[in-house]
Amino acid sequence: MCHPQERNGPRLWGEGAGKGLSETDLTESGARGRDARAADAGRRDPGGARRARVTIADVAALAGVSVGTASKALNNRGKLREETRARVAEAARRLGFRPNEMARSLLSGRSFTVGLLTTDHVGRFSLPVLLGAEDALGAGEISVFLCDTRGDAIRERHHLKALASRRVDGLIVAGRRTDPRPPLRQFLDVPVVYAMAPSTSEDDMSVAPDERQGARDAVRHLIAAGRTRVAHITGPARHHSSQARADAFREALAEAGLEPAGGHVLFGEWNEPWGRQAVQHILHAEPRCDAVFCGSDQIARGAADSLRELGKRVPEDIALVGFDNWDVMSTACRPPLTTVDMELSELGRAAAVRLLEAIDGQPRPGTRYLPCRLVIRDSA
Amino acid sequence: MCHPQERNGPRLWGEGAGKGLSETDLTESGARGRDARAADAGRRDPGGARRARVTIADVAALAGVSVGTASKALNNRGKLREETRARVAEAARRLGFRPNEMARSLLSGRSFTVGLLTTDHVGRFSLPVLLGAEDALGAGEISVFLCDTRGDAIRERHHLKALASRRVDGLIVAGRRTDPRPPLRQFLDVPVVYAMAPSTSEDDMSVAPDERQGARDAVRHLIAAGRTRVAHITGPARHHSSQARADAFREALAEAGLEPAGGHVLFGEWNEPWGRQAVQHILHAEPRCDAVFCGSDQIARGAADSLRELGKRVPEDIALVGFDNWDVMSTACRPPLTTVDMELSELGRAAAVRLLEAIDGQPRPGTRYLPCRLVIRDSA
DNA sequence: CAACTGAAGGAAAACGGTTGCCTCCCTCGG
DNA sequence: CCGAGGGAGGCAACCGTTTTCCTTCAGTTG
Repeated sequence: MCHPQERNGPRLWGEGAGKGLSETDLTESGARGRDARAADAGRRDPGGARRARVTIADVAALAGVSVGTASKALNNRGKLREETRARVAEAARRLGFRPNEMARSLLSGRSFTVGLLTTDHVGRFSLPVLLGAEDALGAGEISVFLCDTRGDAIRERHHLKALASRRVDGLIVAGRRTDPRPPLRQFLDVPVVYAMAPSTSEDDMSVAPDERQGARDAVRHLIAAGRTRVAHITGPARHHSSQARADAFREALAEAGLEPAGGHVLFGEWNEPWGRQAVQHILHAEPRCDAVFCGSDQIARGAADSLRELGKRVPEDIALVGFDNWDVMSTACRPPLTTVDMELSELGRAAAVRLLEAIDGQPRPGTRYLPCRLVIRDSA
Repeated sequence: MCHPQERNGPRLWGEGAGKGLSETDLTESGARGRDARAADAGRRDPGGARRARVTIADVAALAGVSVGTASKALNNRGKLREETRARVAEAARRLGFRPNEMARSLLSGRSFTVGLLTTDHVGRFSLPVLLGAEDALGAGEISVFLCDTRGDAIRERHHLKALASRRVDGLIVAGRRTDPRPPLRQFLDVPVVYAMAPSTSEDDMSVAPDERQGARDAVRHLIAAGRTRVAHITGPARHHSSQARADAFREALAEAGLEPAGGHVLFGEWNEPWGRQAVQHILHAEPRCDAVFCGSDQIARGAADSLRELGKRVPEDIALVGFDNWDVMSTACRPPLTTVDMELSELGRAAAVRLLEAIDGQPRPGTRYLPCRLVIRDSA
């Protein structure tokens, strides 16, 4: 708004202190030379990388004010003349000053960092969650420590200790699967949000995809299209995802007065060979089967390949729905797959939001289920 | 100005088998803050959140020594009686003391953190690099800030500022492709290592996969198996990867006195439809073709599907080699693919090692190419 | 001219560690 | 009895900020 017409300014600033200070002086090593201790003490500097970070003292000197005043000027605190604020701001700009976040944290008690911990493995499912969380946190000026445990308890312990030392303000624990998991032992006293794999304790905060709703929508879609003999091929029976989706499958069928084609759900693996194999089972058990809901896009793709080879047309003869919306499968499939998207980035974002609330002192315990979205393509 | 916020579905790295994670006891410290000092020391505590982190002063008080002595005891410095050291150690253990890493950094001038910056997008290729780097750095007690730019210059700038404020000791810049990239504007004065996408400046430190060697090995493998009419299907001609692999393909053939089957390399897309389509081209142009080297596993898989549908047997009639060793493609392919692995985790690890060296003052500028490994399965 | 009032900005105490230097105090040799 | 020497541990400075209080000074009032 008001620009004091200080065009010639710089040289005139600071009476003694700032005299002769130029940008190069500061960026090289001049600014710190006043301290003899630095020369002989630690700060070893063998490789020539000049560590001469500019501090607020440099800014203050160049602006000809005290450190405290410089701080106030930069943070819009205290009572200062507008002209002074501008002078400090200009000095900071010229020196490329960035406040040392660690020093501020020391004082404020908050580090504005959080940890992102994977319990088993960063993979296809946890990565989008991590990235969604990272995005939401970054927007809030919070930086993120990435900790990949690779499913190793030693690594997990190592990372938790490191995070405690770094005084993170919170922690997001992301799983690869949706099976509920026992809570982390309360080791660092900061809020924790479990993403993807919810904590078994309702006292914790968790976010997970609503797989039931996703599966239900998929099956309803098939029924709405007039399919009446719908089969379900899915992953291992021990996985929570398999069970949740299978339950919803049965419920949605029952809702319409239908029975699973072939009599029961086929549990197996998440991969293509199982999809190929299971399709043959089904066509044998129920030749009139007109739709297959698959627990994963990989299974669905295997099924599609097998159906094509058996001379069945998709979707004309048999409709096919997958799960995951993993583009490399669902779009490469022939025909492109109708499938359920768990919106994992949103999941990560939601986890971040809940964590921020908790850090702000408004925790909302319990598990929250986020909606899945049916993506309609050509297979159903 | 316009932010292409299109988050299209994840195209991610496949997952391997995960080991079971056993939850172990992470806290041996039952005690926190039962120390009288914390109570009377003025520790203002507005608004509930009890910030009673245990500090070295608490440890010192409990052990009955001064703060300086406590520090020496815990760090094995100075001259102290063994009994004193033990007493301090015991006090620290009982209180669950973890030194505040930010406070130490302030003094040491090193933060023991590095930034991991993606320039375009975290995906199938950059993720293993990031994780490899994270692993190597974590072992060196260095924590990692994850910064995903999503290919957005605004986000990149934002992250670089944040990293500067956090005083990272170094930076790893990971790309999604291997096309050389202009160096980052020297904006924070710490060592930078470019991984995957090398910097165009030889003054910078870069690590990249030796795609030429990988492609050469693949082609030599085909030739050694007696194949003489070898075609090459690969990605877009504008991609560095396509060019490097195609060059090596031509060289390896020439070495053996052979010509590319069909006369020239087929540039197209990295995906399956292109693989399917290109195979038909090739068989038309050179019906006696007996091997195809594909620039990616996706292309190879498309090629395999197409060949099967055309009645050609792999590898009997036509041998097939892919590139990337992307397990979800290479093992689901029928038959399983012989392919080139770029060893991206190793790449990340190597980047981390070079960064650590540079931080230690021993930078080794230039681009280093890491070997690729031919993985032999059934298709060639 | 003295006292009062704000405005502007300086001095110093935190924050939580580390470390160089100093001071005790004990032992030993002369 | 005196001084040297060394072991053990305390003191205080320091890292880079923020924030609270204090000082200074100009302007105003009686």
